[in-house]
Amino acid sequence: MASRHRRFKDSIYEQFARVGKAVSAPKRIELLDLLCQGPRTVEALAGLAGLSVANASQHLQVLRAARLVEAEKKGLYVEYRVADDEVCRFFLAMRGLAESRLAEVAQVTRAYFADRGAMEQVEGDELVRRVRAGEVTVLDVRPREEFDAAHIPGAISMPVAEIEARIDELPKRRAVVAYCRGPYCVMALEAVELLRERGYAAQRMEQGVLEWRARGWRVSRAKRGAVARASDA
Amino acid sequence: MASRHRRFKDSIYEQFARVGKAVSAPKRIELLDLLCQGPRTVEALAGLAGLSVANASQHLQVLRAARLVEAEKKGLYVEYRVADDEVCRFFLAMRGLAESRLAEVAQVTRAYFADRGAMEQVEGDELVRRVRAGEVTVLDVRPREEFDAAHIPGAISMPVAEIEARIDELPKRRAVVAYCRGPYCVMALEAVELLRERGYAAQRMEQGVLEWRARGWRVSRAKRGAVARASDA
DNA sequence: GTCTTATTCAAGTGATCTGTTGAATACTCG
DNA sequence: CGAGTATTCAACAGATCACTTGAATAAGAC
Repeated sequence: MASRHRRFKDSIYEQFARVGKAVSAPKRIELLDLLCQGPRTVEALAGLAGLSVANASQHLQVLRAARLVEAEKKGLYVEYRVADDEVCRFFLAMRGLAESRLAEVAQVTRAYFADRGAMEQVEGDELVRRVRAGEVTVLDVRPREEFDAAHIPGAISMPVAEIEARIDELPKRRAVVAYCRGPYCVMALEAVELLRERGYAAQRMEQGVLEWRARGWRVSRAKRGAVARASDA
Repeated sequence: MASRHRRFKDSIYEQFARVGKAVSAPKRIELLDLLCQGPRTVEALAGLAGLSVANASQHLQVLRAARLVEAEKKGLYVEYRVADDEVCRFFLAMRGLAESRLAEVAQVTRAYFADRGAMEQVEGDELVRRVRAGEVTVLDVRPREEFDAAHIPGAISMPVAEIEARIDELPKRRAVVAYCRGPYCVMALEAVELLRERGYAAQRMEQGVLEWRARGWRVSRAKRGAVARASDA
């Protein structure tokens, strides 16, 4: 009867470990991070994470076996999405733990950002306040699908590749704040560089949509039709 | 230069995966769970988790390499402890995710508890209210070291093995609420069975110290001397 | 100094995991 | 129906992992 107790414990912790195993491979974490930005097809995810399609598919099936993501067949494509908001919160918790416990995270990040000449680190909270107050032009520089899935209210979708062509849409007199997927994403950095070259007062906001929502703030979504159109682009 | 970006991403996710890898083995999660109850020696942890000492030591070193736990040499023993409260919060987040996403958790638990004749499931919040209001006698039935490390304010330490001998310390007229390590621990169940046989109105509270603290409520700790005494018992 | 005890180390085994490759499946479109 | 495409499956190589065993280390006790 004591061994029955052991078996119970073993099966409980085995279940918990399903979640742990799912996030024990770097590439799966990357996929999960991407999926927290919005639903994606296998091919898109494979491209973004630098994986072969077959490999990405396998990783996604591991995540699905742990019920962290769901797959839905959409015509010729299979769209994967995070199974629940709680999964994103868990991802943030894990990332936060890694940030606070593993000095290597800050070290690697600082090294990379310094090499790119981006040592700014403005007072982040003041930036967020200005964004919330609507005092600045807010640019969402992620791919349009991700903007459609969720974006900061009032933000304009302008993927990095489009900035050059569409820069005239932005009033010169207003400061611009660009954001992307979060603190480890550099798309907003590129955007800021470009905007500054053109004479704009531009700054990068570290927070992405995920961090925004984690604070309990509302996000906007595109209309249904727009999402559908975006996902087969 | 694009590959430089890839290398940066890879090293960031590799860091995040250190945390994931640490919690990808069931036995390591069990050790982490135990450590969230309080500091322990290698031998004690090995015994509680059903591991050989050498194996437990190896798992603990993996957890330490991920900076989730810390080791401190105390004379002949090595005491392991959780490196930070954030680690406990992360453990709770992972457990919560497993509970909400994996039906197997509830299923396995229900099966085991039903077999033990414990299908009660009283209104948990009402029980917690009565505990907070001091309306009941609260019994901490975990090993004394864990009580010393942290316990619910007002609780009496009475490990399951001691209950028979010390049952007279409990006033018969007052209802008794027993708790242990949390929802998957059965020590409080055994205590409740024993107490009911002796004519007490006894109930099990699912929440343990960890869940109590997660709600932002205070816990009590034993004096320094008492902790030291307990850890070499 | 020698004995005892807690912990760690080192080496080995079987299992599991990641990523590759090429074929199979399932769906759309003409 | 047949062609084309996105995804999955199956089989494999190499690496890593969990656990065991027996020896080594380090501290306290006599």
